[in-house]
Amino acid sequence: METKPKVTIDDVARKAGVSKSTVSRIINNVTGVKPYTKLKVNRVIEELGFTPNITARSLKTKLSRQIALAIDDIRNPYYPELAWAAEQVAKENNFRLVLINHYGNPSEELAVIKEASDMRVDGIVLLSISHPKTLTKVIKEAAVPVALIGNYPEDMPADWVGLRENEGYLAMDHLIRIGRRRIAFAGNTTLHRGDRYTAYVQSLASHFIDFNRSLVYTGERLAIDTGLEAARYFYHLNEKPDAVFAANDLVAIGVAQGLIGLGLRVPEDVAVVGIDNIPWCTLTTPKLSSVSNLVAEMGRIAVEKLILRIGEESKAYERIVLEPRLIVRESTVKQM
Amino acid sequence: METKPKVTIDDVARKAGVSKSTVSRIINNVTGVKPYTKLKVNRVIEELGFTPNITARSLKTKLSRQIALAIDDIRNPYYPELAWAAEQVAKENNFRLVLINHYGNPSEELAVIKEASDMRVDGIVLLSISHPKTLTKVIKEAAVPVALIGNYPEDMPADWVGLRENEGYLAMDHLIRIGRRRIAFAGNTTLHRGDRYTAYVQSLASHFIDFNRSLVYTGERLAIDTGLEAARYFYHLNEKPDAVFAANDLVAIGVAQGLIGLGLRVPEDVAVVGIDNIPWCTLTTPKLSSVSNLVAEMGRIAVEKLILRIGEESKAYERIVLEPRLIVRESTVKQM
DNA sequence: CTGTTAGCGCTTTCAG
DNA sequence: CTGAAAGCGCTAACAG
Repeated sequence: METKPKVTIDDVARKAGVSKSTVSRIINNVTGVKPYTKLKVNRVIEELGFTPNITARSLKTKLSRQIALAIDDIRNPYYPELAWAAEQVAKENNFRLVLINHYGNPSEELAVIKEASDMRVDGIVLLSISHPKTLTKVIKEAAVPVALIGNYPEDMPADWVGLRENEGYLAMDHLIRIGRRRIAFAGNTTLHRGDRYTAYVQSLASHFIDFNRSLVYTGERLAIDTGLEAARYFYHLNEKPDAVFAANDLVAIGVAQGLIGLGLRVPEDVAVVGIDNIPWCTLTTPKLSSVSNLVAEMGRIAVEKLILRIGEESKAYERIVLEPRLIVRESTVKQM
Repeated sequence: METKPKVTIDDVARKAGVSKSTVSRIINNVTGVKPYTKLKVNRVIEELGFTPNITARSLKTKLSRQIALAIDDIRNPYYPELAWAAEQVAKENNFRLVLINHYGNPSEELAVIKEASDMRVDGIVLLSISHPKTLTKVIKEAAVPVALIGNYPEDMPADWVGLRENEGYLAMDHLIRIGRRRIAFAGNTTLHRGDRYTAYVQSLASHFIDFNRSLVYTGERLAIDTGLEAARYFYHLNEKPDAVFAANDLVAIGVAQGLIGLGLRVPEDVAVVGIDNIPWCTLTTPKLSSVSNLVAEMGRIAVEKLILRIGEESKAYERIVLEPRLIVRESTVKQM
């Protein structure tokens, strides 16, 4: 590649008739430069199209103004949102984002942290799948600070931002509060997200609503067709539910669309709520009520904390536990 | 941040009793080092946990082994797949991927290209939305090579990989070939992807099948509920279609699920095909036949071309036009 | 307010 | 086969 002959700080200095220190001061906004000199140099910079060589600067300052975002797989549906938010904050603070997929491979993940030692990135935002113990060790050995996304032990040597796991209760509370009593569950009762089912059962109990086995529809995958099947199932019950709590949005969308297809009205006849607040929630008719897991928020906060830590010296690690947020849309409450 | 005292090439040299040139030769696999020396030095490297400072190396070699992926918005559904593929190839070649969203903002996009001049990245993979003329100018001024994804003019000063726009014909050919004649269209007839509707009309014509206005269902958004509505519409026709060509996969999924909900069999009664081959195609029952737009393939190729160009000196620019690929699954052909 | 000077950690001729 | 020395482009004392 016939690289354009790069213009350096020396070129600018020479042409402007000053020393390179002066130029350096100007491009770094160091106070105490005579306005006239500044003007003169800036003109030359403009003229020559000079832009500082960040690599050289990094070598000196030991800061690359790059941070890594290490996640298991960007194709995972939540991550684009997260990556986006992270990049926003990074950009606002003049940092760049390097994307690293570690594929849920612990050794790969740990390698990523070590790699950072070679001074390419100033910090790492990590969604870890490693054992906290191993992770702790590697973080301690790392040359740069790490900010974690997810729920971790209290004593992690890193800032982290996680999420309280009460999404299910939020969704159920909402349905009960709007007066529904025959609330059905659609989804998986055993998956690692089975705690959503637990939330279903416990919410009923704490509101003295009888649990009714026939109102539970279990599907394998938490996808749209499971929701559609659930809708068909609920529709043919003698006593139809007046609300459905779906284990995630995909199922909820299937349920809502399925019920509508069968002639019921949502939310009038049946209210439907999902969990995750995926972008599609606003693309369906009616728009889906859901519980946001604040993935963008977590990305944003993690980067903010990381950048703070890169800047300042040591201070106590922060753990931030976000509260999932219920977002009421048309599938549970008729909008005016 | 109390950075661990970094061990440098000098530390290794001193401890191993050799010069740093020798260490440099060893870590760069330069031939002509006495095996014994090599062994000795490698042991010290291991012992000290030395890893070369890439920033310093970059300053010298003028290569950062980083490439930028500049897209408009990672949250766009195709990009994660693309970003993933790009990162794969990058990693295989020992490059890192820096993610940059330019938000379909031409000036931002062009700024990205210029920024690369500051030597942080060795090349850029770009999904451009700028005018080819402006783009050409900026690319020519850029200090690093650019590889483009999408369809561009022949005379672009960059390698590019695009896609032939015959997805619609592929889908229609398939339906006709499996013997369907009452083929319906579901989607948008005017959108910028309206050429899919054109493909529908022209395919019918070239196979001497009469066009039937009542077999066209037009919805605003290319989303699932449009498909569900279309299904209801088709279901209530006196003469139902025996196949549906949907403008994209979301609509196709809606159509298929809707028809099944109404009691029809897919593909026996109605074959359904979509376009885009989104991951969900394999998550529905039946699995959806679709036309892949090879987004991962494009990401892969773009990075490959870019890396080749970073390595070698000038050579003729390549334009690669990929053929969309029909992927037959259960929604059009009954699987054994 | 500005210039001189000494590196940051590495690669790379050029000698030996 | 190995070492000495120069320098990539920049920043940051330290003098003046």
